Amino acid sequence: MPKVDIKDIFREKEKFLGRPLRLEGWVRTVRDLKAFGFIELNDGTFFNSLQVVFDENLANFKEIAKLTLSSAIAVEGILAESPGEKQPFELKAEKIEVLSLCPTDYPLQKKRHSFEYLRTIAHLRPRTNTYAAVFRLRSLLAYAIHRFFQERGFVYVHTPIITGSDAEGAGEMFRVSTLSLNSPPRTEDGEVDFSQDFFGKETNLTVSGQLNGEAYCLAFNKIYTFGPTFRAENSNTARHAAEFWMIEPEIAFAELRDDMQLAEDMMKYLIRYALEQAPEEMAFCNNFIDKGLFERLQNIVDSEFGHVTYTEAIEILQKSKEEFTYPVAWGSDLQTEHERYLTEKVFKKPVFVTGYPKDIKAFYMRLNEDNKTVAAMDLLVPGVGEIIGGSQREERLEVLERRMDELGLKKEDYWWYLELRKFGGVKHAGYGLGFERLIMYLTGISNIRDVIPFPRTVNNCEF
RNA sequence: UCCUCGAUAGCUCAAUGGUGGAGCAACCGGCUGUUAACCGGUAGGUUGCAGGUUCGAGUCCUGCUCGGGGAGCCA
Repeated sequence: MPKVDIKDIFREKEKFLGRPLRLEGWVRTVRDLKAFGFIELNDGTFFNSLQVVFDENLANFKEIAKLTLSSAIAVEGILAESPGEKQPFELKAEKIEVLSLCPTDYPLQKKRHSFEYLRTIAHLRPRTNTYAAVFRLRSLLAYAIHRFFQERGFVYVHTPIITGSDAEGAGEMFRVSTLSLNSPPRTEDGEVDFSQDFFGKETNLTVSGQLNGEAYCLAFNKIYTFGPTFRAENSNTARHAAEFWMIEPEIAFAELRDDMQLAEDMMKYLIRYALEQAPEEMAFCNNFIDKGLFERLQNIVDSEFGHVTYTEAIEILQKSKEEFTYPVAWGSDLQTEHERYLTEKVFKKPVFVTGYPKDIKAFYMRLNEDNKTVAAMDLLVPGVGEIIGGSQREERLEVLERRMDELGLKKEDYWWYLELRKFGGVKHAGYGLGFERLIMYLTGISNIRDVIPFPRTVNNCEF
């Protein structure tokens, strides 16, 4: 008797109707009556479960009727059309073998659990509908990202996880060291002597692959990175994690508008891919997590993203009747409340904000003609906030060096980065997309801890 | 790190400073097409931890731990 994946039955039911099949999976629920009963069986291959019907003809009928949630069974029977309304077909069991009987103190029940509770059982939560949907989508979207860039001729670059660059400037870093924490070697003036450490210098986990990515961009023209990123910020919010995944494309012979066009094309591609490839999961998200999800996503696929300069955004905010907690003034960064107002109230769709003051942005962003702003862009989306941050890079060696001097950065630390400008440097641009924030946006999940299998946040590294 | 709210049965939540309850889950039974099945019954508790006030604390006070929401930082 052929063993079948439940996904294949749902996708090609004609092939299986009326035929004997063997299924192996876990019991999601049992409803038993006097002489027969129903089992919802999920084998993990598909979002939906398959209904198994069993009756007293089974030798072990009583045992089966008392099956507990998450017990594993093997069922042999005939696939038939179902008289019930909620499923198109069902398996009429002729034989059910119990592979693993689950104890009754199983923490998941046939009811809604809070996200907070499920986070405490991160090893079991992928068995729930919500997490089954979210994490299958996460897998599909990772694949879709590779497809999007590969179809366009981008080269996938594995930038290093361990970095010796101590000033990437994107936040607090996790130190990587093999020195003894209790008694590290010291230099003559009492400082820790990192020359005796594994790499002979201070090293950390990467906060961004961008600088390395630029080197490969200026060889391959179009590249992207996709890997884990680490930030040791003591930040406790629904959209920050200490370990997360980031996508960082970088394109040569390109300006900021090319960068934004790429970001917009990518976002639309990924949304379409999710809707086409995971219709059951997306429908579940739309029904149970975020009622307005489909409408919002469709609106994005169908429309152009908004564009506004930082200076215009400040004017819009200053003219608005909205009462903000923080003052709006040219020169200071936009607060979360300002960003939300722009994307949720003014534009009601994703919006690029460009041309930020140079003083609030990184040293490598290209200085504009006005000498006050840089060619930076942030993509803000409703509900999540900043999902992409990018810029055209400063390709003019003398301007870049001047900026580094102004900011007190040591040029010798960046010698190879500067050589990228010296040897065949050209206009180029790129951005960073937070993978988890993308998943949040596409599923409606509002906490980053619920889109990472085993999230790492401040004070939490369980599992 | 700051502000704010919270922690009571396995889960989700009630309980005026005065005998800690309900729904769901579990367990036992009933039910010939169920759909988070339904109906009846049984059992289930050091009220997050440590102190304090009080005749008496789940409830008030202090500290701590953990969690939610918001902020900063950012993707």
